[in-house]
Amino acid sequence: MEKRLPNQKYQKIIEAAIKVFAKKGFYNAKVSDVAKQAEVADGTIYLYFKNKDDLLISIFENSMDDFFNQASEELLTIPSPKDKLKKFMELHLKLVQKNPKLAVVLQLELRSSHKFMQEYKAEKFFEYLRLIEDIIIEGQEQNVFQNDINPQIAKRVIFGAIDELALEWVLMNSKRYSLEEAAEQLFTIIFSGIKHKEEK
Amino acid sequence: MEKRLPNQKYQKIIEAAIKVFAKKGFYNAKVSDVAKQAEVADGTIYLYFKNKDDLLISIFENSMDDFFNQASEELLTIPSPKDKLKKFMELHLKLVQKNPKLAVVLQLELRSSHKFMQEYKAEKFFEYLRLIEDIIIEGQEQNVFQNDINPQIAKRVIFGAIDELALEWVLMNSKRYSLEEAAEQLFTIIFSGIKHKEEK
Amino acid sequence: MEKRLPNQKYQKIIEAAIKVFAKKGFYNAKVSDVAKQAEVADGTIYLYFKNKDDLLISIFENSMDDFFNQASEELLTIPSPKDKLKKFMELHLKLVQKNPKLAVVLQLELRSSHKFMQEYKAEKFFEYLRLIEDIIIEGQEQNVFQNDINPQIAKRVIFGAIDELALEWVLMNSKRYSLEEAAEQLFTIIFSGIKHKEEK
Amino acid sequence: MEKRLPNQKYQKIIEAAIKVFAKKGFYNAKVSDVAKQAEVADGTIYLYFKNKDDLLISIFENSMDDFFNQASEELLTIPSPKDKLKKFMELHLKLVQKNPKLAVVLQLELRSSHKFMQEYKAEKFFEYLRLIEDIIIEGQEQNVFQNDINPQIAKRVIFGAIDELALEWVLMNSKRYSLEEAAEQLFTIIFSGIKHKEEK
DNA sequence: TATGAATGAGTGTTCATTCAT
DNA sequence: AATGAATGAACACTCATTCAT
Repeated sequence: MEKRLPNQKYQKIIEAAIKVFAKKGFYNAKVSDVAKQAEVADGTIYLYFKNKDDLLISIFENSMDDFFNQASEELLTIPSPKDKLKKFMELHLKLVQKNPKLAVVLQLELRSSHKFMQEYKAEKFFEYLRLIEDIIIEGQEQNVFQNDINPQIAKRVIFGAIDELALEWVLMNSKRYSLEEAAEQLFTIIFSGIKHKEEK
Repeated sequence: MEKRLPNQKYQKIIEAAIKVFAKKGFYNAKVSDVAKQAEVADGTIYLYFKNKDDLLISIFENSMDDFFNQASEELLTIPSPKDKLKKFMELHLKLVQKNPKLAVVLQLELRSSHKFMQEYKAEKFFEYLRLIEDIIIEGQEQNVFQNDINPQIAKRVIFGAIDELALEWVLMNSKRYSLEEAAEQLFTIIFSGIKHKEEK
Repeated sequence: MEKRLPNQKYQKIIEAAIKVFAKKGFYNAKVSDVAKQAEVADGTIYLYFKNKDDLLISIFENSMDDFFNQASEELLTIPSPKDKLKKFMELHLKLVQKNPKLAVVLQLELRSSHKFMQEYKAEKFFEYLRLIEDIIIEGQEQNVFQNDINPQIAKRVIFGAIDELALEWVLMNSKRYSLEEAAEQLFTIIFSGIKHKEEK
Repeated sequence: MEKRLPNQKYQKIIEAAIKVFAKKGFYNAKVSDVAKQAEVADGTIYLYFKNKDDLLISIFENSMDDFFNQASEELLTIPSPKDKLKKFMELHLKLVQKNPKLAVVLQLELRSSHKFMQEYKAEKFFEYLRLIEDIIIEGQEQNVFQNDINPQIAKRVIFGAIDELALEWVLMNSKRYSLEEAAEQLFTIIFSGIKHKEEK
């Protein structure tokens, strides 16, 4: 049951699961579908994952780890909270662009997995939110962001907005706008608001 | 199979389904759980709903209709797009406050129902989004909202933000902040942005 | 539960049941299908029949009664056993021609109804067979039929042959031959055999 | 789903199904009854058969194949059409004697399976009938059988007679006569008819 | 490690039957 | 008598998981 991460088959199964879950949905996907996609026997999956739920959780944890590794590195070098926030949005959306199927799984399937939302405490998700929170607090300390903004609420607003844009882009096959434009607009709205500049 | 809407049992089953789906999740809930909760026989459910999926879809359509009825009415009387937007946010969040279980079902269970997202075209959801879009466009025409904001993107940003706040509030049992505060903050962020007022 | 035979609805239901059972098969037909075909409510059927099985048994008994009534009358007037046998075959096949759906039900559905073959003793069916047996015995007594023919076996041979011809004719929509020709040939085979006349 | 014929479990399930269907009837038999009889798990049946109907169809096809194999071989060595016909009758009845439960299933259950009679074209059954037809035609060509006998009708007469005798023998537990006697009598009737030899 | 045949618990759905009206 | 909404027992079939090889 030990997850030897740098294992060929482990990765193959994870990738197969992302593909299958994205296509059919977690509950409608069969373990044997994943096995077939991964070109392994059904039983092999249970050598690497405790059960079907564990497969979903592992997808989440793996991808969050990847995101943290990349995000921490890239954000560290940026001094300005404003630029950091922008970068953060871009990072998330680029990831979605790079792996849309993963995005679908994380956004649609994971959330309705009650095992995930309730039993498993989703610590990694809170870590993710804390990244946003930290940027906001830093910005407030530097008088770049409004002080009467509640960072608890703001981080959810920002996360919700990114998440929804990503979901639409993925499901609509990005016909309406590019993710670059989305990131640009998103940042503008969150940073400056939608109010007209001359408005008193 | 015709859904006689003003039917006692139909409503009873819908309400039972919301409760059960919210608690156990759509896929983990048994039809017989819903029947027990509604105090009807298993078979009775199939007199009013085609199948388990139809139950979920009906919950969605019913609640969207309710929302539209209330929202259209309340928004009509408000002249200012700015106030309209604020009102819209409050309406959504108040609904969530009034029926948190429904909110859970709509946000978590419905989205992962592939039947819903793919086959059924979610027209009612797009109508919902159009409400936001119309407010934004109206605001831009009146020079209250920025003209370089893309309404397509903005409506998703706003919806995503509302949705996420609502979800957190429901799942966290509203320990951190009131929905009134959330609505206030949300509007501020979207309207004025998070940037510090003195910032050049 | 009393079967008031000369009842309008009773007959309507019987006829509807024949139609529906012939089309869908007894086990695949729903009581509600029969009700719809008979233009009565589902529950009404249970005012005239104990249950679904009883409906099938009643079809059988009714039609056998009809056959007996007609057969006894027509056969009585015929003195020659040879002519009687021929007449008997014609009577059966004509009935099939007149009501093919009934024939299908009696031949296909009834037989696999274990309730019918085992619990209910099919007395009426044995009566039917006895009609044939009586003709054979009478023929043997008059030295018209061979004496070393076992009437027990012969009656089954004759019944089986009639039955099979009838079934083919009904299922094949009588494309190959007329029932008149079938009756003619059947009688020839049974009476004279298939052997060549000159054969020693 | 491929039927690996020489498979232990496949055969075990087929035999169990024959036993169970013969006893309870196809529609009243549960798949789990068959599983229990076959000493396998319910699900195992679905590894070898598409569904319950397929089980019935497979019983039919298997047994017809067996019959053809045996019949072709035995009939080939017989030169006289008369003897061939006699042999054919004996073969059929011996098979019934050897496996009465199978006979019950094929005669009672299969026929009322509408799937079988309508969708599935029962090709194997027509092949069976053709065996009889060929014997008759051959007999006519050799002036052993009457030429004015219609082979289409005669084959049905013969099949119906054999079938009915077999069914009675199986259901009555052969109290009245042996199958050997039945075969003898049947052949006599079909070949020579029941008419008295001296009859003019 | 890897396999995949076998398992059997679990459930959506059907439909004969009932009974209040 | 007639209705048809309601019932709930029954069952075919699925599929996550196991384990002998």
